[in-house]
Amino acid sequence: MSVQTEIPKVYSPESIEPYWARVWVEQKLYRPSGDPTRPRFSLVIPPPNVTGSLHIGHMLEHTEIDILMRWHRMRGEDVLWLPGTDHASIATQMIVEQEIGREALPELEGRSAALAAWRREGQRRRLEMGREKFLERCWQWKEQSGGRIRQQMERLGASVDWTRERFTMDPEYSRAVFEVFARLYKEGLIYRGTYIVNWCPRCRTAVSDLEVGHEERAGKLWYIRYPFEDGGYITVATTRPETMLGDTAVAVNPSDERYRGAVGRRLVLPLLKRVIPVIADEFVDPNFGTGAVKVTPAHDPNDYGIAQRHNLTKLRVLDEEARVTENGGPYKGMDRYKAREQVLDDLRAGGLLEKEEEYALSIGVCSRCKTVVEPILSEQWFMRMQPLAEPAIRAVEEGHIRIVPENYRKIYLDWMYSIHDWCISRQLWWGHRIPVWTCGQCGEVIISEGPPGSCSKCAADDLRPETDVLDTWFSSALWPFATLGWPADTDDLRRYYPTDLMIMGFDILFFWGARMIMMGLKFMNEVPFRELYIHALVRDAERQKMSKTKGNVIDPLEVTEKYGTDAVRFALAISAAPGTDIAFSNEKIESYRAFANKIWNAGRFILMNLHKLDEDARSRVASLVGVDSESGFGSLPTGQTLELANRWVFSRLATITGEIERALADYRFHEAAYKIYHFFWHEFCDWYLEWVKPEIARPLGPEDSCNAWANLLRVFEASLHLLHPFMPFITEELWHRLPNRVQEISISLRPFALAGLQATDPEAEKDFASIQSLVVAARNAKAEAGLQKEKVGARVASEDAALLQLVSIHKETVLLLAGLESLETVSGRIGTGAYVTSVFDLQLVHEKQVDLEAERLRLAKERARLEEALERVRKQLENRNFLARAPQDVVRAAEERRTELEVQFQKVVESLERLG
RNA sequence: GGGCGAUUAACUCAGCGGUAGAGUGCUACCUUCACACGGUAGAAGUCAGAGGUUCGAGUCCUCUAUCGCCCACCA
Repeated sequence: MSVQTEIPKVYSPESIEPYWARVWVEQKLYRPSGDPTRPRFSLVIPPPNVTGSLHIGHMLEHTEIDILMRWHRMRGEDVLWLPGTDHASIATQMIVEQEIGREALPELEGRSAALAAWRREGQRRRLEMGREKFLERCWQWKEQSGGRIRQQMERLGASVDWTRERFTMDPEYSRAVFEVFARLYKEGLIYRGTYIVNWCPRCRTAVSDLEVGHEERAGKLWYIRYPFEDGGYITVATTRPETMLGDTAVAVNPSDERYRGAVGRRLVLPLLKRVIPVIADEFVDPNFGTGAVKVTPAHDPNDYGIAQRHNLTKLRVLDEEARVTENGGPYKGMDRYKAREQVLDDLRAGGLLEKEEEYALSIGVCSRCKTVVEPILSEQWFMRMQPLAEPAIRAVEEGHIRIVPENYRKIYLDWMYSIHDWCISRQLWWGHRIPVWTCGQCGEVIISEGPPGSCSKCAADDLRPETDVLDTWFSSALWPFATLGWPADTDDLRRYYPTDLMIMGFDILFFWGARMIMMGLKFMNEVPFRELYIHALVRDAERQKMSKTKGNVIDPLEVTEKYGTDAVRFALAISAAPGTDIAFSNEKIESYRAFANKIWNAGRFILMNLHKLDEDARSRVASLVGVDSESGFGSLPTGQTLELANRWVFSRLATITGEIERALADYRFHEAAYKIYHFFWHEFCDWYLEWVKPEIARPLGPEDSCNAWANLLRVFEASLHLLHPFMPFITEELWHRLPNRVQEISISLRPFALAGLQATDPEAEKDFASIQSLVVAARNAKAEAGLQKEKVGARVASEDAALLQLVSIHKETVLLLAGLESLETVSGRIGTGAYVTSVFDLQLVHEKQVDLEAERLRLAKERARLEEALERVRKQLENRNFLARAPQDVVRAAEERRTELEVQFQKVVESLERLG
């Protein structure tokens, strides 16, 4: 059996990732310990909607969360990540309708037309099949979609506690929803009333202000004459002539001289011949249009306000599907746009249309279906927000919740300052039914979780249930405490509330984030989370938003299968700079698949050589590395004199461990990922592994210390630990292949940082850098001389005796890394043809003719560069203000730099002169 | 109408007060026994423009230009 066949050369994630994903779930690895002696860290997932499967944005969100969860867990904290899903009332209902429609009309072609047709047909069939049957279909859909979401999360490696999975329509959760509704109603914070709401004629439900998007559209401003009863006319300007059918007044500004005599007079509304008054109201802007406004109280929020002040009739002229009602007389039954055309035609015919102007207007559209919403007077349920907002504002202002990045704090506060009441009822079926019955006899409103037998006031049994459901965000606002068992006083609630962190996209900050804060403070008397991190949006390579219609979506399942979860996770993490959207592409993922492959091969190399050792040597190495499963993977070696490469690598490890922890604490995922990437590839692989190669390639005798091997394994294992939160699968796999780790449970339960790792070793870093620069110079000189593949000898000269000694000590390593066959050290300088740096001259010894011209070119360029740099630093040092005001260490650094540059410059000049 | 963000190498992006960075791509060389999803070396940037603050500015301030996003009840 050869190790080479056992460990494939190319890493294939598909052969290990599903395995570990399953193991982690089956072993219930990520249930929190509940250990009260440990700090706890809790987070509830932003529950994905059960509308389908997860998209790449979820994957980013879950990757970020998982990185933090794994990191905290490895730090020994009692970590809870609670998973679950949201019923997503309106979104799911639409999808299910669409599905039903698709079944009925399967043969349609053309995506958007088909969607529209399916939805129409689905809605029709929903009404046909009735509430109960439709809800059955919704539950079926929920099971399917929820299962798919769970599968995807498992495949992603999300380290959640599945035993605590929740759904917003679970019976226990629904109890919490009822409880909240009942309490808020009792306190008068929920009320029923008839107001102007945003109505989507397609979805046939009211929607909240947040669910309305604004779009710029080219429109027209029409000037219409309204004749006075007793002669003359007044001209009003409107963008919506069809609403004149519902006009009950015309308003002007009280200070408007032009209309002084008009106020109080009566007009005859064109077309319908209704008599309406001219009234004066401060709201009217005399500078807009004609300064006279038609007032349609039932279909415009401003007009509604005017109507309230003046006690005007509120006449509804558009129905639930935006067709004209019987109040519209001859226009009854017409669609709103058809009615507009007809009204304009009739006005024109009557000579009442004075003129029309082009006008850009901002129009409200339903964020679900893009249908233009209609402001309609309608009876709905509302929540009073201001009393709830006040503590939520304070919580953020006083820092009980930290919002990151900080600019979202201001956005949050601005929105909260001007919050208005929330329309919480929806004319939908899928969701939490509003728990209210109204007595048909006495009108008593009864709040009850189930059907009450009879009226609590008059004992009548004519009780009419509320058929509306609650806005989906009503229930999700309770998520952080309802998932932990509220209203019961559970252990989970006591231990894990308030949660430590919430991560979400900016798009739901108001929908969800703000409302969770308000509800948490209201019902728990404590914030729902201590920090709120707003993550970026994932866009395509051209920075376009991903959308199915544009066809530029990256499907997480697809790329995961193609490149491996680890690669996708890493690509997301390293792109996730706070506050900046992510331009994502397959190429990006490919480069981190290469990284995974690099890690794999480093492991393969180490393991292959380890297995080449004889049994005895291997077990001695193993015993040095240790088995300790509690504090884990060993600790820094003690009691041995470390060789330079080890001092250096442990020093670097200490540095980046600190840097990564600091970056993660600040949600700088990109920085943390980059640090470990760079360390692993360009320090550990490029330098350390190359350096120790000869040592580990040789067989060990009984008298060998095995320290080199043990140290290599320590560093490699420590690197895997640092990598684990980012790339859980490959690290888990490789780690289990290390000696003594086969029987262990999981790397994810081990400490993040190597024990005892704290001090850095500047001297080792400096010496190592010197050797590095010599090696690079030699490679460089060889490349320039066109001797890359040849083994040549070299002479290195320096005035620094310590440096020469260092070089002598590590001569073998330098020969190996630089590809030299011999190296001679010389005190002083070397003549013509040397490769010159600030600390040494390097000369290659070879037969080949030196290309003097190329060398002259290189040196001339170098001289120019040095001259420029020198000029800059000299100028700086000549500046008295700089010397006086800059910090001492900056001045000292500049001085050192000047000296260094001067030496370098001098050498280059001399070398150039020698070349002639 | 308010507010926010972006503008850095061919592309995608980091850096946010002290000598311009990465990944990809490109050029040359290398299939040397961990890795060609690799190695070595290299070319490539008046950090959008104009002012200002500072000893010193991609980095802070102001304005301008272009692009993008969010919020908003002016018919």
